Amino acid sequence: MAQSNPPFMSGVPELLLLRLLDQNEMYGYELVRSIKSATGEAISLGEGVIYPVLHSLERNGALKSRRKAVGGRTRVYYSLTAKGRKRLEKLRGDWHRIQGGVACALGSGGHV
Amino acid sequence: MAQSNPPFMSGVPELLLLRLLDQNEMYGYELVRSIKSATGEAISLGEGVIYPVLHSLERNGALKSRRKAVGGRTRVYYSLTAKGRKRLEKLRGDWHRIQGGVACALGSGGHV
DNA sequence: GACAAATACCTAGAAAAGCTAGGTATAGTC
DNA sequence: GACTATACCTAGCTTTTCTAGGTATTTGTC
Repeated sequence: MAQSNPPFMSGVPELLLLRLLDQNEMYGYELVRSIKSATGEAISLGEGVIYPVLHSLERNGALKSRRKAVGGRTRVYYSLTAKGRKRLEKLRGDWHRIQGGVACALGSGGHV
Repeated sequence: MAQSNPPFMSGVPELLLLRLLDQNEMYGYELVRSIKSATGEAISLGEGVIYPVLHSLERNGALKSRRKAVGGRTRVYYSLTAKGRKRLEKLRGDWHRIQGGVACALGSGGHV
């Protein structure tokens, strides 16, 4: 029952997380809502998407985390490592290339 | 050994094929080269990607094909059906939404 | 006090789709 | 005869997203 959301999403969760965490240290539950607002409500990712990506990025060394008790609740805050920033720059470049290529193909000779 | 190419490619082959075939009737081998030039060399898809997508789109009713002998060789030309045009419009919309969302997230508060 | 909702975390499993790496056959050129 | 370009095809791996669950604590309401 995967892929009920449209295509074009591969790599996007990872890119968005890295991008947001490059700006502010944040925790998972917060990121779920941040993604919605940061993308102008265009993209919405559930917790079931966020957490696994977060864990895999941390395993990979792109993120580091620290637990923090806030108001009796425990939150896990994530932030970028140097490796994560490098990864972000790579993904940003890939995104621009693909995005440019598609824009090029969609535009040319189009709705003439 | 998959995914040696970067992310952000999900749905892209289908979108590009539909887009190109909406402009001209074409055959597989031709499409491989057309994609490269139509995307300004930004995106390159091998025959192993193109043919399966072509077949699945035809099975799905988005494309129709006809065999044509040219210079002793047989080519399979594909063109869009009404369903294919509808599919193209849907994908185009999805693409714009995702692309807009990512652009929004990448841009805001960025390299200020 | 009981109850619901919001907060905050997590995992399992399925499904899809792209990519690499092969393979076949014909036409034309040296 | 050999090699390249043309033109088609399939198998199988891999990755990643998504849905659909589940747990526990805090807060607010009746």
